[in-house]
Amino acid sequence: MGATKAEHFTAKQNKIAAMIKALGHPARIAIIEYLMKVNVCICGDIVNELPLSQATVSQHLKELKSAGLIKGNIEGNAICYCIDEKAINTLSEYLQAISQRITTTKNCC
Amino acid sequence: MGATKAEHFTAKQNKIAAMIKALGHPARIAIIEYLMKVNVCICGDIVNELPLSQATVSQHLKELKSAGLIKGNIEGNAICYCIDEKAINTLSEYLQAISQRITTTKNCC
DNA sequence: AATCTTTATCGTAATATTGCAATATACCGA
DNA sequence: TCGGTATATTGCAATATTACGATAAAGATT
Repeated sequence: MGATKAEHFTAKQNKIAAMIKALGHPARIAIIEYLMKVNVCICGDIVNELPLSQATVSQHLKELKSAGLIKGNIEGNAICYCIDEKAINTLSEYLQAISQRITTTKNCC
Repeated sequence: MGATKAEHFTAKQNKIAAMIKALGHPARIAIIEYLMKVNVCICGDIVNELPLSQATVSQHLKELKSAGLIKGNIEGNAICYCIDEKAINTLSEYLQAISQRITTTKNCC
């Protein structure tokens, strides 16, 4: 035991959970917020922005990328990262749907 | 090593990351979706809805609760769970803010 | 009181994540 | 070509998560 029993859930549930999980770490939140703040694709200086080693940052970027939350374009020597608009929209809409549904018909608690 | 270096990030980043992390598991997504679907506070049958043992479900509920995503009221013998509207709204608004910001001024990629 | 039902907790095994130093890879400019 | 810069990968230790059986706790029912 110990591994998540993904086979018991729907593909959509697993997909959404994977995207959300990728966001669920302060370092990765900080990366996303930085990319949002600078508002352009950023080549290079993400490592300098974070209080973590280069290896660790690289790993976090890899996770964000494999979850589809960011994109990385090779730009000569450096790599240019930016937020994947579509992915963030998917998450945003998912949460909005829940939010709206519970707001319109709350019953107790 | 191994533990998240929470002290290097802002309180807000840690808080948001914790809430998002709590959602980042298919079982917990399934719990939230079920609570949303039935649209009322549910006493009792969450365990029967999930393909996991009672102990495991109880643990997932505990995590959702300690992250503030759900509320649980003791109702005699059983416990009545429902989604915490405020928490979901917080997450929803957080993602919407990112979404809007990157949509209005995308530059490359 | 004895038992049933519902939920929580403990203990434990399996697995995953986090973080970093060291190293590798790959493009760049001199 | 050689060194410099940027990023990725590997290997490892520390820690966290996931899952479940067993058991506990507490109200409900008989």
